[in-house]
Amino acid sequence: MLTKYQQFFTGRPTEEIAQSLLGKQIVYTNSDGTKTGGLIVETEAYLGENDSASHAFNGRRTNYSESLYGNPGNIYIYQIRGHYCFDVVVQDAEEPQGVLIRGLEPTVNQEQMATNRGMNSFNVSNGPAKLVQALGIHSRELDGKPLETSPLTIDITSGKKPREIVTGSRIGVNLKGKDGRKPYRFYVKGNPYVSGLRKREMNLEDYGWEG
DNA sequence: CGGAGGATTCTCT
DNA sequence: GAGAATCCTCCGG
Repeated sequence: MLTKYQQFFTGRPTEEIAQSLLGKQIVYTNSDGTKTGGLIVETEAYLGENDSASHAFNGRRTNYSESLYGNPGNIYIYQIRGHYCFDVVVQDAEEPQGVLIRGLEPTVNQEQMATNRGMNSFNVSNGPAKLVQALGIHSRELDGKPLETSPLTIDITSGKKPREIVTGSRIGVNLKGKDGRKPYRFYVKGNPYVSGLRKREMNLEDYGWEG
């Protein structure tokens, strides 16, 4: 039996879930009670066993990526080249799919996030490993835990709406793979916290939100 | 400003 | 021992 919260992360295509997460707020409560957080501005969909870029491609299932086979709305934290990244697990336990969070517009305790990163430009959280570090996460402690009841949360009941969503191919995946160029990357057009954005592509007026 | 190359840490084969 | 859903610095123009 799934909670209402978990149902947000299943029952529709992962690409759709990835887009619906744009504008939702992440809040992390550190062990000392300090909060950090921001609005999701960039996501990528990973479609599991049939997706050549997925950690679960061809049914690959290891102890390390076991969390992908968990309940929708769970946390998957993995390390790549010495950096931690954060996925939301979607679909059900038989479908090891996930949404990678790649960009965050700081809204909660921005000073602390800049301190965590040792810088204060858009580089604070315009990348999957950067935003995890900015939030103050530096272990896999929360890997496999449900967002709904962990110190790392996503508020799915409020948030902002992107004026326009840009779709493109995923970053950092093997382009020679079968799905290397599939359009599974989504971001808020113009938002300066999107990874790898050219300066002329940034909208410094309203960051690309509706209203 | 943009591209290239090196640093870095862990896991599985 | 290779390879990975990355980041940063250092160059050249």
